[in-house]
Amino acid sequence: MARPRTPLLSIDRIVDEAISMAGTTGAFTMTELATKLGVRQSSLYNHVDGRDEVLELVRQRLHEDMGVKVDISGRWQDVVRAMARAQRAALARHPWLVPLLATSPAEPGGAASSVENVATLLSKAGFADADVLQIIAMVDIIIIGGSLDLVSPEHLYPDEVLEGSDDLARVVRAAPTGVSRADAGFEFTLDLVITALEQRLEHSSKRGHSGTPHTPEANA
Amino acid sequence: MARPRTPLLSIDRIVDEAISMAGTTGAFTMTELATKLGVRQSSLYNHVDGRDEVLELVRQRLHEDMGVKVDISGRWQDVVRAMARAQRAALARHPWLVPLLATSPAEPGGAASSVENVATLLSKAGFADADVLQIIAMVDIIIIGGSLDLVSPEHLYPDEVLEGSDDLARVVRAAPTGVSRADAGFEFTLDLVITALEQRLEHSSKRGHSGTPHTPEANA
DNA sequence: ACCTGAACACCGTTCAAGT
DNA sequence: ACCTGAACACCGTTCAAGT
Repeated sequence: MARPRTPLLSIDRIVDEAISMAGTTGAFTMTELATKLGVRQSSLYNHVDGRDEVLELVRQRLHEDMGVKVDISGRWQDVVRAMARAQRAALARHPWLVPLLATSPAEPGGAASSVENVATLLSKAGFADADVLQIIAMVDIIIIGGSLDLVSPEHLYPDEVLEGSDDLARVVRAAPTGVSRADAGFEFTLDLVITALEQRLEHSSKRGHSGTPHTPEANA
Repeated sequence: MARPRTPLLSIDRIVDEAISMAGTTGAFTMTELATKLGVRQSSLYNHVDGRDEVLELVRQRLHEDMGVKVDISGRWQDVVRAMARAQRAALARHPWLVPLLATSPAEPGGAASSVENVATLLSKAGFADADVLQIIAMVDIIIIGGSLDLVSPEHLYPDEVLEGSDDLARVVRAAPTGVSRADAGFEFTLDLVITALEQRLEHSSKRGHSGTPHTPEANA
């Protein structure tokens, strides 16, 4: 039982298992990982440098998964909406890994390539250079924030708030909870933002060309 | 050296130290914690049930810190903007704890109380009940997403992207990086969203009964 | 009540041994 | 090249002992 004729392990198998473990519980140990793979812990080190590398590989895999193919032939509004939804859905499959992903750079070929397409599209749509990156940053913020929301506990607000008689209590009681609440918040934000972008585009095209339109307030 | 006449430890000291450790490195161990506090590991268990409880206490403390006092006497636009900025700033002080915080419910007296005030304000401003909670959810999404952005590495996009000649590359090269980039994205999003909300309010008040414009004094 | 030191189980990692 | 078993350092937790 020393070296098998065909390897029992592969990097892919290790990463697959790590994702399915960390994606549900939010944690994984080399011991569990080995056990699940029907192997001793020390075997893992023939394929991987250590726990940190496993984590790094998981991160890379997730990033690839976010390089969703979006049809960029449509209106920019639809493309942005579709990409945001797709990426959030990809994150939502492994909510516990969102923090991991959010704190690491975009990989070329993964999420970064979707971003390139969108950048082109937004430029062609007439958005100013200065706006394009910020729009992308904004969509990222919404995707990340909207995904983390999915990790929130079912009851976002404690019971005491619900029992109150003020505006928040009334409003909260009338709203959905859990995943559908998170979905609603995400979609609401997406709608609002896209509408706002449409208007920003109208304004700037009316006024001639680019610049940074109305932002009331500049506090120095 | 058994029991000292005045306790060496207190829950507060433990939590303080845990925050300063986890807030910078993103991790803490009971061993380090004890060492930093000039005490043996086992001593910690006289004050705290275990590592998990320390984490829970950290979470609670952070939540309290987010119960920022905002002056709610101004325009709802200014209040929302001020609260969003203040909460993001509070999170930014311990960026590594954002994921922890984002995945736990709001505590009464902490962030929840700020939210109550804002809910009242938005209701009075004329927003529909159905909108109020979603607006709050949206602001949360932006705060959380905008805070996590601060944990991102300095270079959000890999070098290969920067070297390209396409729209993204041009646009990225022209933009700030690091914290100021994150700040810019956050402020851009906040501006856009508040502008959009103003317009939403105008529309609905035009369509609805002609009263309750967005003056701070309006009563329901 | 509150600190210590010894003890235990568990985890990550290394490495010689085996094929 | 790739798996195993033994070994080590480290961490979280428990507990009897001391005041």
